[in-house]
Amino acid sequence: MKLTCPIEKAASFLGAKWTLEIIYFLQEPRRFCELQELLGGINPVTLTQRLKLLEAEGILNREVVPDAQRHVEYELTAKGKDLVAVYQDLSMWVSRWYTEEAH
Amino acid sequence: MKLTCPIEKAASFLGAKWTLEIIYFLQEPRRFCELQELLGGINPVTLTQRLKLLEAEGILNREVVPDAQRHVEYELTAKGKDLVAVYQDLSMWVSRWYTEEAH
DNA sequence: TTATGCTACTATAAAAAATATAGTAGTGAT
DNA sequence: ATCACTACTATATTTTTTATAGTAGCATAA
Repeated sequence: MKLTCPIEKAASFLGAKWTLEIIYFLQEPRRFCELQELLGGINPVTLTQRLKLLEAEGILNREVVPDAQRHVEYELTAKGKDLVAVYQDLSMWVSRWYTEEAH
Repeated sequence: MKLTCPIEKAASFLGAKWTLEIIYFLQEPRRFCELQELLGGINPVTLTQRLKLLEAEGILNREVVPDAQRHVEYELTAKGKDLVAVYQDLSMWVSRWYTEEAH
């Protein structure tokens, strides 16, 4: 695929399974196991892979928090947060077309 | 996954491979073979499957046009067109973050 | 100090999805 | 009659995702 169009550039990772939901749930910082629960059964292998991909794309940051029990937090970068606006539109689209019966 | 949140409802098909690009290119009605070319090498099996899925979701219509050489056109429904607005936002996000060098 | 639990993963094999490649069927033009 | 266009389907292979189990560090409880 020729990557001349901007949508196509983004589609390679935005169109991957789980990406949509991951970014959605990262509207607040989350831990790995939190994401696993929120996403309702995503495989840890897939989740790891997707988080690495989104980190590489500059959408999120992985941060090791050295508290009592050391843990890892994933949070959106500025670029990722800016993308959430798009999801808010998506959310409105869904409420327009899915909240009531037929359209 | 509990389907309580609107994004999750939509994510099952919006988050499938190629869906993003298909809807993008359907901003104008397209034929099967046109989509194949535009999408740059999507497998016809996958394309057929995705078009059926999006038709079932009410995002697009499949129409047989009985012209000289009978052909098929795929075009967005009102619901699908309404979704394009979301993609326009996505497009702006991409131009903000991808047109220039680092951010 | 052994056991148990939490967190963040990795390993492996199996299942599901996407792909490459070839082929079919209808129609029209040469 | 042959070739070309369109819209697919068939089949085998590759890639991706999944289920399931396990590892390793640290902390609290017994």
